[in-house]
Order: sequence, then structure tokens, then C-alpha cells
Amino acid sequence: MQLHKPDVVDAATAILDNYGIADLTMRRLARELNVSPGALYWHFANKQELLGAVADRILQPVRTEPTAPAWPGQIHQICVALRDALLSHTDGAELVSSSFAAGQSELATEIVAQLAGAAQRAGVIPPDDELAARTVLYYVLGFTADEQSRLQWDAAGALTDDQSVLNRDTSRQFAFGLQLLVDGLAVRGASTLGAARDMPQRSRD
Amino acid sequence: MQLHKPDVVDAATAILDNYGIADLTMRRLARELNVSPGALYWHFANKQELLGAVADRILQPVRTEPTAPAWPGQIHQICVALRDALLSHTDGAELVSSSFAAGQSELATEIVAQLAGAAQRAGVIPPDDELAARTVLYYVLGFTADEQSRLQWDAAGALTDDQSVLNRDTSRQFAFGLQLLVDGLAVRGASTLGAARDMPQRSRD
DNA sequence: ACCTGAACACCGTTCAAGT
DNA sequence: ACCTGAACACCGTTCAAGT
Repeated sequence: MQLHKPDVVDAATAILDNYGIADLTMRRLARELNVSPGALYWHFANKQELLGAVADRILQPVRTEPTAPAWPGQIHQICVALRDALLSHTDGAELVSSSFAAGQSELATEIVAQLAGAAQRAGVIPPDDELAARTVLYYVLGFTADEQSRLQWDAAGALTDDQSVLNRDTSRQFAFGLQLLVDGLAVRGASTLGAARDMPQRSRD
Repeated sequence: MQLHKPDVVDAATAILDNYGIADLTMRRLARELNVSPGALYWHFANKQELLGAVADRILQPVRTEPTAPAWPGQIHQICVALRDALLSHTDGAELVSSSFAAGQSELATEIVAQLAGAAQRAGVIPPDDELAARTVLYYVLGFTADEQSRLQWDAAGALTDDQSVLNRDTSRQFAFGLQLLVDGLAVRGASTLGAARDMPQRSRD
């Protein structure tokens, strides 16, 4: 029977979940699908494009309009959903991170747009809104990649107790860094929102 | 003549600067040094360890006690020095980022400690200071990796004018995101520094 | 102690040729 | 249109054997 893109992405995701990103190779994937390696290149231009498709599969659950009424809640919502999505796949953060950097994940770009919207509602005006959005994304990707790699060291069994990610409340830690950014956003937003009152620098000019 | 670790790191850095991280392979490096690939494994346990040594070489210029009097200036100083160091080597941000994630860069850990110190001076108490420090580092690495990969696309000549990193003031953009974090740090620090005054939420309980 | 030679078990990608 | 077979030009790592 014929090979279709979604089948390929399914198989790739299965390898990722079960063996990790190091084992997600074109040849291994072809073997799993009972095709020759060359067959994959009919459907995907190269490995990066395929990884981008896997990244978009991972980010699918994040694809939802935020329901929170105010912008801080919206940012929390998006970021928590994002971290959850990344944590549900082995090396998820690493894969999405590099796909985003390579500009191969459409959904990552969409998430940036949504975060930028929240930043605007916080009072950050273009083009700073996108900058703020990217800053938030860098944080979530960096934090989660770190968390996930520690989890792997942990599973491998070579980590002292105070390094163990299990003994620390990572969700609380994640929220702390996120709050840092939300607070910063509030300050930055307030400085450009009419309210020149109690803002000493450049009140009117 | 004998092969010494610093020679190896020198040669590796040269390959990185001239050809990029994709060409920094053990075999290529051995060829450049006129030794067999196996020789490298007498000096380094594996490729990750060697890359960690290159990362530390890149971070060397950042290794300096901050001279700014107040913590916001110190953070700016460290982060600007860090970004400059990363930008002076092809794929510098990507290399340091992955070495840090793999726990192979001692200097990266040192930089986190220095940022944590600044966070403490901002009023963020342990263990949140390290969390704050890591958040700042995630930002610098994420931003700079992004900036650097856009620079590469640009050099390759396939980017529209408004995507071009040259037409945007990236240093100003970098400062914006950094300010976001510094502002957040100020808020967080103030909330734990005695001053419960004019802080509506959980002022006393 | 330090290095070579050779092997092992892989990679990503291309492309003529088949159906 | 879609895929195979086979090749090209590589990888990281190990390890007996040499000096």
C-alpha cells in the first residue's frame, strides 16, 4: 500500500517517544515503515522538514484560543499547555526548539503570534509585542529542554538526590520564571499605556 | 610532536569559525591535526566533552566580575558580554546552548552563579535566585541562537528585506527582552523584600 | 603514555531504473 | 506518481597492536 505523510509522521513520533531523538533517523524510520530510505525523500525534501512536521504534531494540543479573560492568564494558559505538550514526548522540547530555530514549525510561529496578542493586550505595542512573545517562548523552550534532559539523567540513574528533578517541584519553578516575565510585561506595558502618571521617565514628549 | 588539549581546542574553534558546527566533526578535526581519529579519544572521552571544552573557550571573555554598582547594570553587563562572545563564533549560541544543556560547560555554570548573585541583590532569595538566573540565561541563549541563525540565512542570501537581521536593530531588541526580565526581577525582589506596602496580594498571612 | 590502523555499525542524500 | 537498489561521501567510537 502507499505511503502517506501522516503515516510517516506517526511512525516518526513513535520512534521519538520510545527511543528518543538520537534514534529518530531517516534510515531507522524507513525500516520501521518497511520502505527504502529513498522513499521518504519523495514525501519530504529533507530531514529538517520531516522533523518540522513532527514538531507540529507535538504542538497540536497547544493549538487553541486562550479562554482566560485577562492577558496574564492567557500567557499562563498558553505556556502551561506548551510545556505539557513538550513533556508528553521524549526530547519534545529539544525537537521543537531546533525546528523552531530552523523555521520549520508553523505551529510554533502561530504560538508566537498568540503570545504577541497577549503582549499587546498587556500594553506592549508593535513591533515590541513579537519580541516579548519570543522572549516568553525562549523561556518555555529553554526551561523545558533543561527539565527534560535532567529527567533523562535521572532515569539513567546517575544523579545525586538534590539534582533529582523528582525531588523538586518543577511546575512551581516553571511558574516562577513565567511570573518574572509576566511582571516584566506589566511594567513595560504600563510605561507605554497612557498612564504617564507615576512613571518618571518620558511622561510626555 | 605530542598532541595537547589546548591544541585540539584551538583547531576545533578554527573549524567552527570557518565552517560552522556541522563541519566540526571528530574525523575532520583529526585530519586538520594530522592524527588519526582515535587519537582524540585519548584526550577527550567523547565528542560532547570536546564540545564542552570549545564552549568554555568561547565563554572565556565573559569570565569577569561585574563592575556595575547596582544589580540591573550587572545583569546587563553579563548578558551583553555573553551575547558578544557567542556572536564572535559561527554557531556560537547553538554550541554553548547544547553544551550547557548537556552539563558540559563549567563556565556556563559559573555564569549562572554570577547571575544568581545579581538576582539575590535584587531581593530574590534562594532557591529562586538560581531559577531567575537560569531564566535570564535561557533568554540570552535563545535570542542569540535565533539571531545567529537568521544571520546565516541572510548570508546565504535567501531572505526578504523585512526578515533581514541587518535592517533591524538587534542590539536594541536584545535590550528590550533583557529589560523585561530585569523589570520582572525588580517586582519579584520587591515582593519578598519587607515592603508588603502597596502590594495588594497576600500582604500578610 | 600516547597513538595508529582497521574495523564496526551506522548516517543523510541522490538518482537511474523500475512499476 | 511513487518507490527500489545501490551508490556516494561521510559519521562517532573502540581496541588490538605498535612505539
